[in-house]
Amino acid sequence: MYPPRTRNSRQTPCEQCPLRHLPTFREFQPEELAFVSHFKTGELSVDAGTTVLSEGSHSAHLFTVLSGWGFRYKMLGDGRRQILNYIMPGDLVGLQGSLMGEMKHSVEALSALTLCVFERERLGQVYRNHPDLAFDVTWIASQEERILDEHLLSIGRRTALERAAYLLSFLSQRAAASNLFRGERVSIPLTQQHVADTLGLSIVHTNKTLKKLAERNLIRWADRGCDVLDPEGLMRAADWDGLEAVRRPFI
Amino acid sequence: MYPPRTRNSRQTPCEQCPLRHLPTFREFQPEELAFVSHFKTGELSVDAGTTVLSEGSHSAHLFTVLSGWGFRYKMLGDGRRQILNYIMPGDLVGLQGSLMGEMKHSVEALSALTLCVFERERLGQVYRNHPDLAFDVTWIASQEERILDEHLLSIGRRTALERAAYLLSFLSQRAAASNLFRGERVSIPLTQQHVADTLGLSIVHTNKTLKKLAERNLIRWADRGCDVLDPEGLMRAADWDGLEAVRRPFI
DNA sequence: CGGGCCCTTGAATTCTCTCAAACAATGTGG
DNA sequence: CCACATTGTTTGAGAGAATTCAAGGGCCCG
Repeated sequence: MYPPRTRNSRQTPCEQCPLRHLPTFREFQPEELAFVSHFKTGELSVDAGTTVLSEGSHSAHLFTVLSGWGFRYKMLGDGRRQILNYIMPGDLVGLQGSLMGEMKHSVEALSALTLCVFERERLGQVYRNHPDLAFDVTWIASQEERILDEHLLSIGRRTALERAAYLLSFLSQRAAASNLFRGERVSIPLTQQHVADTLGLSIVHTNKTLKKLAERNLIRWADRGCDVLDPEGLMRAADWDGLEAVRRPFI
Repeated sequence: MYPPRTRNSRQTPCEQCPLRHLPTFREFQPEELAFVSHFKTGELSVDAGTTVLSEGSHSAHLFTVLSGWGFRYKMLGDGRRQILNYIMPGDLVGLQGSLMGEMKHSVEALSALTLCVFERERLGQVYRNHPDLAFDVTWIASQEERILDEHLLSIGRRTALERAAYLLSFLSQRAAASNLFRGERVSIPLTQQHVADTLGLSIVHTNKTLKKLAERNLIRWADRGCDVLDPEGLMRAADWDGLEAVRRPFI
């Protein structure tokens, strides 16, 4: 299932996890850290473009993103694709599949992506022995739900321009929280096709919409990605309040 | 906050919960039942049209729907409304607010609605003392996420006709699972405005789209609701596989 | 140099929205 | 019982938004 350039061995011990000290994430208790470290069975690194999980499959694993970007998506029978959300460092991936068996969406790497691998079998131990971590898992699922709510509002009721403004603002805020900036630039290797498939628009119209945002000096589109020139202007254009600045749990 | 015709006293003991024996829901262990019964602090009954929870509020409660219908929605500053999902018997309501404080969406009753009330404070006990129930809470959150994924695909990538077919099919399947049919008819007091706000369409276009579905003999729209004439035809029209027939947990 | 991928642009077509009006069903007060 | 208001549905027409089709340009890489 995984392509050539894939490794699957333990590399970064949780004790040295580079994400642990980011202000976005909560602190671990030493005992929790020990458990998570035990829970982790390895790492998976894949190249950009790799499908990490696919709709219809029954994965035995649960992942946390250690580095890189990816996205979750679903497709219709004739190939129409909807990107549901983006994944970035600290995000839990594959929980739906672990809880309910079959994956109902796919996950693809947008950049080189490294994932911490957990056995879904051991998820029960989390609930039995680590109620605080179990609570965190629920928190994370609930947070994802919130974000999907906002996406749904966006696609259903925002205009094309508002939608694009919302998406770019959302991505740049998430990127900032995950420390994924390269200077002013959100370093997502995102094509306009990805943007289109997230916004529910055609690629042609997406292009024209991004151009309008650029004309208003809110963003600058450059080869596979964009600079956010005016973060507050984007939020205003989208009528969006932004992400809450809370320290979120991660596993 | 709650309007006149509202009662807030303990009425149905969990031991006699009418939902417990529906084939849709899993069985409780006696000890779980005892805990849930203790966890429940009362009931809330409201009339159709009542706002049960509102965006921006900090509710101290968590609810399970005992009877009736409702919906979750979000609004933009200028009044545009997006219905996110519908709630019906057995559904957990207000989890996001309980976990994260502020509600980011509102909940409104579509029919007379009765909710079992739980104190959010006691949610911690679930995690500390009832890992199986805690697991169920996560399962439920994850299931909601799945449904939102499908809604997102629908609004983003399905045509107006497909979207309407999906929604009506989805609602009738959920209604069937919750035993909410009145003969062949889905007894949701749903207006075309609700349909429009769910599909992300204008009410005029929604009306024309529903008419097309009716011309194809898939549905018949009648005063505040519709008959599903051809359930499989609807699913085919939407390119949708339907809900899984699993016994789901409820609390 | 050619091929592939991504971005850009114009034009015609299709979809969807707004505006406007009318109708049916229901409920209320006189 | 009727007049009237309210709510929900239906329809037509014109305006606006978004799609498809088509083609060209830039860039990187083998």
